[in-house]
Amino acid sequence: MSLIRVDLRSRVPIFEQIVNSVRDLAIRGLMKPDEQMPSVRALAAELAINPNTIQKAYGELERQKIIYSLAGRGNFIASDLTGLMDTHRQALLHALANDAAQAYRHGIPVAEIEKTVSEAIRSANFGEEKGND
Amino acid sequence: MSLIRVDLRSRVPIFEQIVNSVRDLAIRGLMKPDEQMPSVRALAAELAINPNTIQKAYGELERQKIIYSLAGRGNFIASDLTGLMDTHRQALLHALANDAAQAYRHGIPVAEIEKTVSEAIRSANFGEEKGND
DNA sequence: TAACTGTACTACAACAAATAATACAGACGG
DNA sequence: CCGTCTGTATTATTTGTTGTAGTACAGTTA
Repeated sequence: MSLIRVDLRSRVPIFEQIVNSVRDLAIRGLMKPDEQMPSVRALAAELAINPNTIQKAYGELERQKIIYSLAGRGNFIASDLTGLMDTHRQALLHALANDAAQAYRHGIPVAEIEKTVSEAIRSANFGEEKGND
Repeated sequence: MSLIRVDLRSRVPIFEQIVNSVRDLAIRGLMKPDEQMPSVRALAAELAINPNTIQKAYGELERQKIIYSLAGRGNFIASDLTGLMDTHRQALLHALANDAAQAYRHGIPVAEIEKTVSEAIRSANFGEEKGND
């Protein structure tokens, strides 16, 4: 059973949910480089959706170099995810800067902005305290 | 000419773009309480889209209490926007906390997170230095 | 050879968004 | 009162995207 999940009621297309889900799993290290993906037909059966939808998602993941495919063998997580990790790191910092700037422009005091950030970090710390490997 | 803009190529529905645009203008103070909105037909003509789409957007804005309508007179920005402002303030802080926590979990050092925030605030300062009223 | 794997293609169904065309009622100014 | 603006409501139609269905073909592996 794979970690990939979709919400049929969401207005985000299913194939895109799969793309986002796999990207997220790769970034979080829950799917390792060169690890084999579920086959198109197997994942389609598990999620109870059409194989073509999975194929579309895998095609997009390959285009984004998050997975690679070997004809007749299967699809695999990319061997080198450093580019993906760097992009994600940049995106995170960009979003953070954006939110901070917007909060400031909205008149929220700098002290409150900084307090929000430090408390969020403290909470994140508790959440990750244990349970790795 | 109104400040409301839409992007026909976006995958966000037009009526929703209008809702978001008006909400944003109200939050940023570019549309004042009790200010009259462009009429359904006038805005439809200006944006070159169907009046029904505008009507749908205005209906949703009224449902969200961002505007009110007077039969035969027109649509107007709500007199009291404090609820909207509070909600927005909360949403901003929530997004900020979320991004900070995610950055931390991703392994970005606390120092870098804090530096990103303070520099974003400094930049926002320059952008708002003058030009009010 | 059989049973997997990925890939490609066409046709069709389903749904949401947007359009089109009306119709009706309140407000306002002459 | 009349004409014209305003919002509101209704129904039908078109359009585009998403997803489904079915089929076919090629590479890999045992």
